[in-house]
Amino acid sequence: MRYSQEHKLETRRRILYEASRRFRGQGSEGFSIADLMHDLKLTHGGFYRHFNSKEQLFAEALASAMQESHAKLTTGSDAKAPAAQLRVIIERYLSPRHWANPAEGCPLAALASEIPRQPRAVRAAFDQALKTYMDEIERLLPGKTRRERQRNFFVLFSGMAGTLSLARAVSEEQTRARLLHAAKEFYIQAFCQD
Amino acid sequence: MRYSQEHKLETRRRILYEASRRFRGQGSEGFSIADLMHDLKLTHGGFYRHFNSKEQLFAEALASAMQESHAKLTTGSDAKAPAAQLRVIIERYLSPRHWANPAEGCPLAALASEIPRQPRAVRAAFDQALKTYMDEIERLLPGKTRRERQRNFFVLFSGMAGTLSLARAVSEEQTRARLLHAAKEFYIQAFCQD
DNA sequence: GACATAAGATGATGTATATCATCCTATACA
DNA sequence: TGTATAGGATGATATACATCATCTTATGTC
Repeated sequence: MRYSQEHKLETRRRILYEASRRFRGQGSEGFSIADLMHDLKLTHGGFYRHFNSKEQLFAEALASAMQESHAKLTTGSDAKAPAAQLRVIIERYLSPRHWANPAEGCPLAALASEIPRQPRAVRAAFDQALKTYMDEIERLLPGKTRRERQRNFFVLFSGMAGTLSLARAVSEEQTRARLLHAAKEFYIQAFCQD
Repeated sequence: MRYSQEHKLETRRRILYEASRRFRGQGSEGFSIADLMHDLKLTHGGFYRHFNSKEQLFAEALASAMQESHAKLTTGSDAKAPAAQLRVIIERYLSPRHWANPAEGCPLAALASEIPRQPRAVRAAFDQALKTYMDEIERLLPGKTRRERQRNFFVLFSGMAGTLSLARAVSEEQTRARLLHAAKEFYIQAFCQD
């Protein structure tokens, strides 16, 4: 092997990282492979040494974005009680900061309505990533049985993703602020009480 | 004027109607003007007698889809009490039928994550349509002041849109059913009690 | 019934973009 | 130190698509 394995893996990682931000920021068709590679000081042709297609890239980027988002929401609050940890998650999710940075945020909010139209492979990757995500967060939610906590997970996360999406769709500053604030209060009230 | 006014308006209406379904079903870039016109037994060139650009078409189609969706959710339950009407809305919104037919359903669920990336004109049209939509439904929500009801409207509708989006993104049948069911129960419980 | 006019058709233009075949060259290894 | 090899570069191909200029033709008006 010429160029160390290391080097190739690093390049691959850089492509994936940049792609995962761009997909979230610009949608699944918002940029070209050439654009992406150019920003990494590489050329479009080299891309196919690392990925078979843009579709495969999307699938991997989506999964990686889910992981990244999960990490961002949970870091630093490990010590607290579940309800308090969940509160931190809700506050971070519905923060102005998250609102303003789709490219670094939750892919659910950034891409949810595009995913149903993606090819099977992408959706399978999404399913898998969502499951992992849920398994790691579910324990923080109220509910006696696992099933019950999962139900709450679904309601909370699909709800927050919808709220963030809508808040980004609305141009009016006031409406956006009101929307985020209302949802934050509501979800904390509903899920952080026990 | 050759061809009656009537005739031209009717053609325009047909284009808009078909477009509004296609945008919801296939996304803002999922079809071409030529495709669209072809299905209407027209040719691509004629399109520009009716709309200045695809962007303008999207803006109008979005607004029209919001109206249509509002009508579908509210028809036939006028006589009931507000809480009962709202319950019907929630049940319809989170039904398997709505899940299975994005093209005829709520544009929020079908397009939310694409709208933030649209040009100003589209977003302005969306803002306006959302406001109208809210003004017509807000009165069914619990809350003493208008402001309070609007807050509830935001939480409920952004939440339901997120739920439906996610349910469509998930491929697994069971998960989808569980998701829709959990959310339905939750929102009825939360908003249809008083 | 002739004709002016506008809805709609046709064809062209320019641009964007995924993907592939092939070339170049830095470097791991002997 | 030479050489084979694979990561990356270059250029080509094919396709898709929005938009526009121009042509056709059906029809309202006289």
